[in-house]
Amino acid sequence: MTRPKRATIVDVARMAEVSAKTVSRVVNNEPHVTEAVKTRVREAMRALRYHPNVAAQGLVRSRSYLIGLVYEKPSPSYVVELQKGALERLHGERFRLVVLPVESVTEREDEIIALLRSAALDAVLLAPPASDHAGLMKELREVGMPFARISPTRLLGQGPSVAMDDVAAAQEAAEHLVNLGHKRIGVIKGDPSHAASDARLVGTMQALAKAGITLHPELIESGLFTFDSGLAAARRLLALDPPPTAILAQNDDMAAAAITAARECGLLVPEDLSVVGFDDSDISRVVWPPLTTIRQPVEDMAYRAMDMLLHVLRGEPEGADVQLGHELLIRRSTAPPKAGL
Amino acid sequence: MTRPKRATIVDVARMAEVSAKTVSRVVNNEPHVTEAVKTRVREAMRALRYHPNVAAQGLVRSRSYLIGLVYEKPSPSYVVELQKGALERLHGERFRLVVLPVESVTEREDEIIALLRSAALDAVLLAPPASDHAGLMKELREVGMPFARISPTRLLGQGPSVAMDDVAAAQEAAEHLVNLGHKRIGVIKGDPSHAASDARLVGTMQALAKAGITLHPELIESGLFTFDSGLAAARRLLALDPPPTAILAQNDDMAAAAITAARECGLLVPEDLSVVGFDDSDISRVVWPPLTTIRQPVEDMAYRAMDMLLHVLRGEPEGADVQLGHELLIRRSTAPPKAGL
DNA sequence: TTGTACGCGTTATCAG
DNA sequence: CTGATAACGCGTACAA
Repeated sequence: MTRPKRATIVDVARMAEVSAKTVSRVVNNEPHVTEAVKTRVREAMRALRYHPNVAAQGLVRSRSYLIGLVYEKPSPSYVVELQKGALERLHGERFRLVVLPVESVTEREDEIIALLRSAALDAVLLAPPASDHAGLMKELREVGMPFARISPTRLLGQGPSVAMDDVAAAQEAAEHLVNLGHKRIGVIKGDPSHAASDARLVGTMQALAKAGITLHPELIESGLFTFDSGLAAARRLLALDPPPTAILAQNDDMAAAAITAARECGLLVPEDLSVVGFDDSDISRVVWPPLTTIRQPVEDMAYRAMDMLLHVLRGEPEGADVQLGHELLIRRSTAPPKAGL
Repeated sequence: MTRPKRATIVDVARMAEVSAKTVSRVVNNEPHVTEAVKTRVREAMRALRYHPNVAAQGLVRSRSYLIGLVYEKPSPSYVVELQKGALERLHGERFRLVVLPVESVTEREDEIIALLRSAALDAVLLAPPASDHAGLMKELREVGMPFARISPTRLLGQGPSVAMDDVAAAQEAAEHLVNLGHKRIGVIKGDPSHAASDARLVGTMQALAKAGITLHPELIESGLFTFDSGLAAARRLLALDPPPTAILAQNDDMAAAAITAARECGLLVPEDLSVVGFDDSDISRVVWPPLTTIRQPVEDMAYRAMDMLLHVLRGEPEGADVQLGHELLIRRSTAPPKAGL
């Protein structure tokens, strides 16, 4: 347990025969240092395996060099992509990423704020549905903690954000089904607390309306973005008379569940039932048949959002909100409806 | 951008009309403070929304209150469970979790060490395969950074660890197939750099040997724990003449791939081919048919490992290594082989 | 039971 | 271009 004490800036200064401040200048790439001195200092740093003490830096600069990532237990692949993108941008920076999954953003805003304050974060990245939570953002502004929003769907302009166009994406997915000839299309909505659920429904309805198809309320079922909730919703849809010839699920987990539900009813996918997902998560390639789905560039979004956050932390002006493109991936879970229907 | 300056311990002291040291005592629950004073201080803290400055605390105590989690891009569900368990244990503690996915532990030990040092971690949790990396552990000991190991398979006793019995688990899975009547069983190994791959192979061979079955080398294929690698491996196995009647994949992602490969060959699962996975990840319930698999208590393991780490950080003696139980979950991907074979 | 002086490692300020 | 000195917010050692 003899924790070997780390070399400090003073040790380096002594070895390089300069003052501590000069070492500090070298460490922070400040100007006004001779090349000769610079190299001497650098050698001493290497010899002593010197690493600046982040706590001390943080103390004087009142920075923790910690950035939080707030999200709410969505699917594992979503979380991992989120983290990947955020970390990718952080590579080479001094900041570290602290993960902060919360049970429910609504669980008590002030508790979350207390969490953020006690964690001494410099800034936070807000993933849905936290990114749509007005109260949370208000509190963050009050305590002066910068944030960036990933996939917000409402209250735009309340902070830098990166998103995709959920309405357009859902519209595209629905059009794909319409073009295949489907007329009776079931929808499995996502978690109502995620505003994306509504946006996607709107897009779907727009596409159907444009094709002159009315979406009966009975064809709209609600899920929670989980496999199990999707399974229940799909069963209800398939019990209708007549059942839909296609189901548009608002994420891949629920779409996978729809396939399972179809199998329970003895229906073949895509022959008897077409299924469309959303997200292009791992699951979409693992199920059979592989899902037609919308690719949502989660990793890119997290990367860009983190980038915006770093800009803000450097005191640079906030850039404009960013919208990233989506993509309809047509795989094998969709086909024209059977002739007779 | 007017970052409101946070209240300090001095502000609280002034308001409560005591010295800063007394406030410090209250904050840290030290003895020798009157109840009356205590409550007065607590009120002041609340009024000022005081939170101790972690950087300052860390500076004097030479602690960062940061714990790292090192892992190497395994399946998303594994990562998420790992994080969940670790965070669960951290709930209510002052420590925060910093995620540190690395490309490859072997990529250069010293780079990883540099990463850990510059991140100023108090301790690290090592997930496989980092948990089996002798060089890394040696370096960690040298710089005096405590660590705990999750699922190590060799070099036991080199540091506190939590594991399951991979050999026994694989044995159990293989016995299940043997009991169903399978004699020609294919194996898809995991990433060779994960020692668990070998352990699981050993268990499999032991079970087969006990049943008097020899495992021909052609029946052993290697994958990388990913769906795609599993797909390639399964295709090779199914191209054998005769093909195996069962496939034992060393994780669920590869097992799911085996199901897909079977479908490509026009084989039904489990009628024509039984498939067993490993991990009980989300995927196992999402594919069709749901996978017979081994439940690996990843979340519990992470929880326990974090617990051990906290003990070490408190200076308490290291507890004994922990071994957690596994469980064979029989679902619908396994059945007796067809009579004719 | 409570308070005072000092130091943790770093950077900002301002002199040299 | 370089260095001395004073903070940053808190805990430790020692007094009172």
